[in-house]
Amino acid sequence: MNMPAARRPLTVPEAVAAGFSLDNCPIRDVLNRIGDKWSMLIVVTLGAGPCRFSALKRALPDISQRMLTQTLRDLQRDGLVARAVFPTVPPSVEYSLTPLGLSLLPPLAVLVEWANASHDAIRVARAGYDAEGV
Amino acid sequence: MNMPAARRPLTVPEAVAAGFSLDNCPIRDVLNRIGDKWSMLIVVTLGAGPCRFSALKRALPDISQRMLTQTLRDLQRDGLVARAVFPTVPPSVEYSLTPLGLSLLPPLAVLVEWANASHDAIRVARAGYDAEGV
DNA sequence: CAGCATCCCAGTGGATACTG
DNA sequence: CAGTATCCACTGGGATGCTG
Repeated sequence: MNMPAARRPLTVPEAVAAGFSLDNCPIRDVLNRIGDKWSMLIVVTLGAGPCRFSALKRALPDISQRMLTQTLRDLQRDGLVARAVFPTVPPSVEYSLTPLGLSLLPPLAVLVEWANASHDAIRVARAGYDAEGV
Repeated sequence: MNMPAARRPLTVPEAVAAGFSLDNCPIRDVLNRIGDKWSMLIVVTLGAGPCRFSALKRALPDISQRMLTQTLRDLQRDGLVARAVFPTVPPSVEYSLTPLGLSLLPPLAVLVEWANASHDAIRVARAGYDAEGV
């Protein structure tokens, strides 16, 4: 007998075929977060271990504290990052990945590998495309 | 002797540690494309097979032709999508994935699986976070 | 059919200054 | 230290209308 298709993770074509191309879908949701400028950089940075606010700011040299705070809040809201406040003076706050956040690292690593492996090809393609335009 | 680390694909922490957090890096580049609203949807749609412009528009119900054209051009520029013009009357244009574009499908599928598997957890986390705010 | 051109709005993200 | 508050510029992206 065939398994009920809806109970296992959808493959890419299946997801599209099933009408998940709109924003009712997990993929869009996840892609939005992955796509923003800082989320994944923060996730991989925290992947190396828990980190305090100021340490994160140092690790991400060109992020503004506004975006750091905001992105951290978003990640926390999505359950990817945990925030621990130690009521010392001055206050210290430590951020870390939750189990859910940790589980994102492997898929992300796959993507990063592809990015590294394909970057040269992409640059060549761009150069060729742009050259034609002249 | 130890291998020169720079010659193999970087892992996520390595990439960050190596100072690739800025925009000199492949990852940013790829994440930008992945993050935009339509690129990946088009890629997975073309993953099912070559497709004409109007067919793509039908497959992606809520995309505007402006964004379809533009995203297609970007993907073509990056060497992920090929554009074949058949000089018939009226003209027909077929889009398809290049080998490079095809090679992106598996990494993407991994991410989609994660998205499907984690979506519920994310929704729960959000609900919990938002509830506290009350 | 497969686009390009134009206009316009909303959201994203940067800079800066201030606070518990 | 770890934020919040304001202001502002840029651009992604939608709507519409025209063309080879």
